[in-house]
Amino acid sequence: MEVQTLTRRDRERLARSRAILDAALDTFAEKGYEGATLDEVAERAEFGKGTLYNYFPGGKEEILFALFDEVYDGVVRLTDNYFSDQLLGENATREVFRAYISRMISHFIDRLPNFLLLIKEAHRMVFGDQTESADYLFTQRERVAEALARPLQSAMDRGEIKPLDAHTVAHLVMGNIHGYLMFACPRNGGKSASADPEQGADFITTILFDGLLTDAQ
Amino acid sequence: MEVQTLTRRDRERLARSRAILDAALDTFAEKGYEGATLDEVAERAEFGKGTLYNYFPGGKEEILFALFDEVYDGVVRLTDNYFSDQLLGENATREVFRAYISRMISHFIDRLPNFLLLIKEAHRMVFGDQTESADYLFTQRERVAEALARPLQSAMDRGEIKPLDAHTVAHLVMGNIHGYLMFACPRNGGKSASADPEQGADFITTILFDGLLTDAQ
DNA sequence: GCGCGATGTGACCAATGGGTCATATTCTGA
DNA sequence: TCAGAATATGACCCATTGGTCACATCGCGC
Repeated sequence: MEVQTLTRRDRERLARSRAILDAALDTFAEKGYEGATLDEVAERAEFGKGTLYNYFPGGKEEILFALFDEVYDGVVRLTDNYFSDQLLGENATREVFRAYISRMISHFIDRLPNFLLLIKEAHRMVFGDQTESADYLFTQRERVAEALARPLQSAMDRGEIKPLDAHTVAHLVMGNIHGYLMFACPRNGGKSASADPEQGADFITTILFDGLLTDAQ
Repeated sequence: MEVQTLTRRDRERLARSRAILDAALDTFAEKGYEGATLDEVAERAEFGKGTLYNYFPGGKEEILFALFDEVYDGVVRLTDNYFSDQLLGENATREVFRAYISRMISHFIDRLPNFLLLIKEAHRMVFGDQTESADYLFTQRERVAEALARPLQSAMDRGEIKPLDAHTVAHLVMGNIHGYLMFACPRNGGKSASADPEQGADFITTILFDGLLTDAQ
């Protein structure tokens, strides 16, 4: 619109790269990384198979890791943005995190292929035998955990939540979001658009923040 | 030792079947289902590849589902046994569940391949495009959730924990156990025997039962 | 329009691995 | 000891698929 920082060629190249990644994300999410074929990715992207290698010389694996980058970046960005907007300490801690959880659930419901990629492939590769990939995914998971650990630590410092290890708590919170999504939108039978972010966030927050024990305990 | 209900042939056949399943479990857990080859399974079991088909005519897939059966049976059995031994209502609810969580963590630490099979393959197939497999795994997950939902419902009926949906809470608890294990024994770098069941159970119980909010809230 | 570099393409290649089967070996009962 | 059943085996088959490349096409500058 305003300043053209990219030539037309660069823009088109970017758009084609985008189309390939989108096609690959859908395919990998549906069939799994091993079950997906480059032929199908190429077909969905409306390119010949050879073209994929012009954009991703590393082939199937390079495409997969490019997708991981984007998916994790999205989660880290959402987390960072959310908590930098919140004036921590001014709003009720419980509500701040409840709304965060709701946003995360919405984020993945709107991007189910992202979620499926994490469930199907990332979790498998973290425990895979290729140390390189395992390290990469471990690092990405840590990035997310760190982004969430900061506001948690802050709340702990203010004495609003129990002084546990913020990093571990962050992993637990992320795990609960994933767990809720796995539970709430199971069967890709198609009709599972029913998961309600608010309801899920309420449920998780009630347990994680208030505890299962009755108040009268 | 006492009554021979099985002939020698049947016992030996069972033992060979066992050897094949053990070899397959290790291989699948390490390489993943798709990444594992029947040649390697056969080699680890010290059989020729053809022999596998004498015991599992359905081939690779039949072996995988036989493993799923065993893994899920183990978890359901542990859960049922544990809660049938506990005189619910006589012991402190919090401690009963804390000890259960500790047992589950121990169970999987002692059987890491079982855990890896669930993480790597079950989670992938629940969302897979083969409805048959997805249904099967969904049902197995429900069995576990049901076994845990019963004592939870019982505690709710006694007013000891909040009256939420027991089934959903059961899924959440299972998810937290899995989440802790994923966090606590990452990198199969070999040195990860450090996860402490008691510590993990304390951590999970503190958050799930007492809540993150400080008591003075 | 012309020429050349950039880009697209799909037939092709080679490796892989699940599954089969003819043959060899072992076990059982008489 | 022997016949026949049960079992073990691994060479073989072939469908699949990631990756390659010679060639076709396109588009931009002149």
